[in-house]
Amino acid sequence: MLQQTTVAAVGAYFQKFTQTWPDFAALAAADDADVMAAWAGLGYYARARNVLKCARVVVAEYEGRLPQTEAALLKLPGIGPYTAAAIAAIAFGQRAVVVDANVERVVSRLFAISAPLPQSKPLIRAAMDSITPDTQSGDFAQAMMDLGAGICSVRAPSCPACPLAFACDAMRSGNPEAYPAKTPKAAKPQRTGNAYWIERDGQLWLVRRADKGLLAGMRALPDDQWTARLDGHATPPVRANWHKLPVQVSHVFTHFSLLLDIAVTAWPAGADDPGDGIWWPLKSLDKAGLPTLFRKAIEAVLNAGERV
DNA sequence: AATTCGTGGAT
DNA sequence: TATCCAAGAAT
Repeated sequence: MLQQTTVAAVGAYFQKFTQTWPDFAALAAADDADVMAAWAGLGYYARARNVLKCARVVVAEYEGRLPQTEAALLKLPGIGPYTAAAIAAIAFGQRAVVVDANVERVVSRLFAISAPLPQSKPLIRAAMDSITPDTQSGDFAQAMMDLGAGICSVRAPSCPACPLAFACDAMRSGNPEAYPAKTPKAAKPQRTGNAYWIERDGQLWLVRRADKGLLAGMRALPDDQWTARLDGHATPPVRANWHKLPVQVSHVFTHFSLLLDIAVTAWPAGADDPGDGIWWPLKSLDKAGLPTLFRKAIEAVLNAGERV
């Protein structure tokens, strides 16, 4: 959960998740849809699929316990260089070089590494390796991460309070905020698309998104095939008496922004279902496990008042 | 190697 | 309001 996500954002999700599935065996036996729903709102949903896959591998191949070497951890789904090193060092007491975004910032300042990220990653890792102790490397890693989170902050670092100030080349340079340099990122394109509200007898028609791509595997409103690269084609998923609402939902993803229009229709009782999906009671939409974009869309529709 | 993956908080 | 950023990984 903590991959590219702040501790504050994770807290409540972690509590509920580990309470529902306290160990690998419990998680491995879970329904995929329940795990995805438990992740709804947290983002980067591939992580939910990966942790589920990981639990199943651990149960099937490792008798329900994580392997204890960094190399074996690295082979598991969703466990990359950072997570493998963190588990090996913190959970299993082995020496490992842990590099997260905090460490990248602290180390690039400590050594005044001027090459921009991400090209400087190997340099930073080598520098972290050179100062990682042979014992308690997990404690050292957590100290470095906390230093980055609380003292060596992105903007306005608290150098006078920093225990590493005596050795910090970036502070000595007078402008620690200049580190780490980063290659500029591309501008976000603005996309438009449509979502479709199909209502019948106090229920809303929800679909499941494709297994790959944006919001993969998540429950969702039907859409008009908008993507990060292309606007939606504005064609409803089924023939119906569509009614376009005078509301628009804006949402920002990592690499594009979306303006979403919403059309609503009342589905006749007795008619065939509008494709592949599920009727979900309006009263319990909060339990549907919808990503934030669709929670926003639903709120907009409900606030729009009369709709059918 | 460069892209593609969410979301909410801070500034 | 616009931008940056976070206990990164997979493809």
